[in-house]
Amino acid sequence: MIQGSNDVFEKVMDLAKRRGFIWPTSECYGAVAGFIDYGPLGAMMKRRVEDIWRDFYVIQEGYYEIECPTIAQESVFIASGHVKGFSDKMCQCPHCKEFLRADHVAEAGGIKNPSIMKNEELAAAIATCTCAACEEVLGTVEVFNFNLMFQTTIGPGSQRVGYLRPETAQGMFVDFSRLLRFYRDKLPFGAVQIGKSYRNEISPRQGMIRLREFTQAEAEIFVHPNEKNHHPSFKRYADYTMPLLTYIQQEKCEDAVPMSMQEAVDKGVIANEYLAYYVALTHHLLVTIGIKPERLRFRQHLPDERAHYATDCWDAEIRSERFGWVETVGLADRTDYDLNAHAKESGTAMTVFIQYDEPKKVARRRIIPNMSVLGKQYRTKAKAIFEALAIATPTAEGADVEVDGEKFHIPANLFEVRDEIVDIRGEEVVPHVIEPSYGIDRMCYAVLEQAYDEDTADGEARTVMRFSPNVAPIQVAVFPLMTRDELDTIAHEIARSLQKAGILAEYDDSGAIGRRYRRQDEIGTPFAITVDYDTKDDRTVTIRDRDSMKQVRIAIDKVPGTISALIDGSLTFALL
RNA sequence: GCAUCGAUGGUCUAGUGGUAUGACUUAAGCCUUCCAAGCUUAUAGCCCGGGUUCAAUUCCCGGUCGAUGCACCA
Repeated sequence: MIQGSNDVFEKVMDLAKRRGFIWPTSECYGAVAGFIDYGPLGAMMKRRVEDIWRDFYVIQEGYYEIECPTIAQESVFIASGHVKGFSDKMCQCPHCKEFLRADHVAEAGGIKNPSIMKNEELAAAIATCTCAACEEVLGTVEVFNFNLMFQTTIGPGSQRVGYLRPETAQGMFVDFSRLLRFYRDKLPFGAVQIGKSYRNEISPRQGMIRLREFTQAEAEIFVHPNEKNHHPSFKRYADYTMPLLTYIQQEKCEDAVPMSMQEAVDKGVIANEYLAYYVALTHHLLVTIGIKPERLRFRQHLPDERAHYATDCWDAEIRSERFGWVETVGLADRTDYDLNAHAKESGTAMTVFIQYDEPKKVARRRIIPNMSVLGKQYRTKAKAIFEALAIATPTAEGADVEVDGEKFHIPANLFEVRDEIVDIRGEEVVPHVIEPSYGIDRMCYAVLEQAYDEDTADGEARTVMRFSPNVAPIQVAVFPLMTRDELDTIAHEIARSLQKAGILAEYDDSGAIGRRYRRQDEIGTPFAITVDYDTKDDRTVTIRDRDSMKQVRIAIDKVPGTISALIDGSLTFALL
């Protein structure tokens, strides 16, 4: 079992570096904090995690993947609120040179509502406050905005500002109208995106947990606001049970309690069926990539922790040896906030026309003014009066309207009042958005950390990455027992047949067989095929299980099919 | 970003004001009939920049990265 669990992080990262999972970026020039390279095995493993994610969201849920640029023009992030809201007001202590959050300094100094102050006001207000680091009175300081978005310009000599996206989500929102057409104007529908996002973190630490460039897998699911409690497949996860840590429990410092999704929705613990469905699906997905259920919990955001637009938000947290509970997936009900914001900023409607079952008969009163008279009489003000008249409540004598503070009486003979019954066939609805947002790098870290194990084999320590077979970078190794007597030729043929079946198989004939097994154990290859002298007689080989180190003989022509089944989980080694 | 500590082949390490020790790994060969065996050989290293010095991997200053603490983490 794991010994000295305090330094599992170091052991895992050491192994990851040595064996080609994770490398510091551009190491020959000195690495840069907050950026990492995935080596050959890491990139393969990450790809497998992403492909499992695709299976869940694209194939099973039917939400197609799109791909938007990682750079977007400023308007996108003005609308999303990132230009304004994604920055911190900061100042530098003139005594100890420490950078401080200006609003935190103000709050500590008893100044109220620092967040609504302008920078100059805030600077003046905190002049009498003390620095949290050196405890000197600050005095004259400058307050500046530090935006967490990387900024760039688009085109040569251009003033046109662009930003590297801080989340992939906005791409799905700005494509809303196209997506709606693609899905033939019907709710619900969803779009997903797996890609890089960028945040210029002030001080990234913790290896691959907090990165400046990271991979997100996000789904934006557009739902009718009245239908959030009716997920069509909710039954599938209704009895799915997992530990939920509500904000109430957090305030009382209680532990997470197991609860089924049905119960969570019925008791109002999770806001609606849609959110609960994706909470369960997320749990399912994380367990599928090899996260241990006992290391998983779902934590509800505290009311003051929630983004201002989200009505409910849950984080999937994975317990790490080094970092404690790490937020790995965020599940939010973003309501109609984003679509409204982009509709307003872009001037494009972002609504769905929902047809009623039966057209509604609605009595409507129209006021039709006699413009030929009104126009001559009121000249430049005529248009404004016309607009005011349309919503006025006329009496038998006429209508009183107010334009720019000036009152006008319009006699009844200058307009006609028409009462009509019209058919209303439906209405424009701004969909709500349910957003599961996955941090792929954090998932990869959790997979690495939880796979790491040390055990003893024949009295010798063995390091083994116990990856779930579906995320292991190399899926099977093929060894000839000896490099002679045609054993190597047969082994090469087997490796080739596996590769033709789409399986990543690695052939190895160097050194003693035991060394080769150990080498594959350390990179988490779940199975190994060995060609021995019996193979020449009966066309069978041994298949060895990484975790138990047990071996079973199977016929050569069954190798690709058996390995495939073992990898996709439809067969387990114990059943061989 | 501030403070403290650290950085020697891929990994772990010895050591030094005159270019560096050992082990493991890796590669080639021999040997070997299933879990890091053995033998031979080979490859490979003093984080970067500046200063002091005849000479710096070593001493000094600055930087980068990493660990820890503080601050930060929409």
